[in-house]
Amino acid sequence: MPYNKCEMNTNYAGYEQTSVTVDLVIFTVSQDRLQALLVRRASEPFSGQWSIPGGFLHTGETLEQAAQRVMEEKTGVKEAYLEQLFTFGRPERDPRARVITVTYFALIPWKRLPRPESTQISGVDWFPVEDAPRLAFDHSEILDFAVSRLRAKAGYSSIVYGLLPEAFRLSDLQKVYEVIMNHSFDKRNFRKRMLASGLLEPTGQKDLVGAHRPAMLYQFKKHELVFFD
Amino acid sequence: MPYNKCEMNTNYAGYEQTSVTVDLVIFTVSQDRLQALLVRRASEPFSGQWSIPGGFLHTGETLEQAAQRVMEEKTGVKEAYLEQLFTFGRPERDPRARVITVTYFALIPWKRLPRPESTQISGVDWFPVEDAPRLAFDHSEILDFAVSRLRAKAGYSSIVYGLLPEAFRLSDLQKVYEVIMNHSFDKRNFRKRMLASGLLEPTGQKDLVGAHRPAMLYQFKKHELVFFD
DNA sequence: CCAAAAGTGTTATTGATACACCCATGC
DNA sequence: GCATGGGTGTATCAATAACACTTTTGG
Repeated sequence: MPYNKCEMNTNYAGYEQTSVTVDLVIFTVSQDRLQALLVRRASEPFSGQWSIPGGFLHTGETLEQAAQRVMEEKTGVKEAYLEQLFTFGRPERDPRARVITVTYFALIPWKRLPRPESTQISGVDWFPVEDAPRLAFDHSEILDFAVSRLRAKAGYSSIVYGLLPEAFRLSDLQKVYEVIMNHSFDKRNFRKRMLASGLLEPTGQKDLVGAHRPAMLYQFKKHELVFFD
Repeated sequence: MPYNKCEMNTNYAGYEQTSVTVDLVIFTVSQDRLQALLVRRASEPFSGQWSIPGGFLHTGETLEQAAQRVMEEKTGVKEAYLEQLFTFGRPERDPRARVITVTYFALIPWKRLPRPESTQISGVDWFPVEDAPRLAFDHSEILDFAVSRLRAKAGYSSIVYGLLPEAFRLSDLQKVYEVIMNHSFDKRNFRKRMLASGLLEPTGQKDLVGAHRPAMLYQFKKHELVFFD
């Protein structure tokens, strides 16, 4: 892929021009696994390989807007928890040119994904993070980084809220924690801690599916949620 | 400042070309205050205003190398704790062109700064973070962001270690925590916790300055230090 | 002997962990 | 009536917080 010398040259200050991309690790929890959305590359380089979704930063667009745009293109979801993850810029990370990528991670509750199984824009699929294939560019490194950030933050912030729908059972909440932290918790202690945190309130509704006692449904008190650095 | 149209144009994919800078918030603790290094801008835009140190990313250089280069240029210190902070990219953040900046923060023990008072490369100075002047570009926002990240991390990681010299007294360590967290601690409980953490070991040396009982000097067990996301 | 900072233990409170049985529903 | 997940309390242990006096040195 040849490019115009001018394009790959220097900026007004005499330094290298670089391209900027925004790449996303989009998480959801389904089937008791932490899953990430991957896309199959249609063009060179790494044509045919899986990668995380992303794209070039457009003119006049903020980094966050670019991330939101990519998220919506690939998932159909407009609003979700979105956090800047890290910026990767090794000179050889893209064989074509100097490209630095600002990465974000997004959390989407499985239930909010429009027809997740059927829609399937071809070449887009969810993978349990432990079984992800080898990815294009340095995307495997980015995915690993996102997973460990998510694990760390689940321990000291309210971040898992991004993975749950409006109303949920305490057992759903516990399952999400267990899947992310890869560790199981005592049911009584877990419920005690969650209710004591003051971040939850009962919706008054009950979940009636299944041949067993219906579960109380809860929601988050939105104004109480704090995430940290 | 006019620039060549070609330079401000698009990359191989047809999207906007951007310049990438690396900017640093360099912290130290001195005179019982958390201080940041600022530089007075010599050229437009914002000529004459204070800003945080930074510069364009050079060809073939990693982001981390660029950050280290800027740190060394401004402080003379080569090795220090350096952590990527955040990437800022609002389209209007630089009036000249589209510039996104990858920011880092650095921690340098006051004692490791070469002749901090005298060297004073002109136009470079330390400011207590609470008394910093209004800064060029969005640098005030970046400084605030760095301060709050540092405060948060001091609470759950070993990060303050970056602000202490090889050997230090427990009272030095306590002072650094107090300055960063802006909160004072009980001496006995503080010492108990620090010694119980297992991260410190006595050097066997004593600090003999001052007309009072000499203090035991401690150092960090380097291999025990963990920082997080 | 005075000033200045170093060093040291006990008690009370709080939060975390371990642990097992009954309840409400659908079929 | 049985299978399925929902829901509950207590005792122990560990971590944290509050609190004041003696020691060592230089001048």
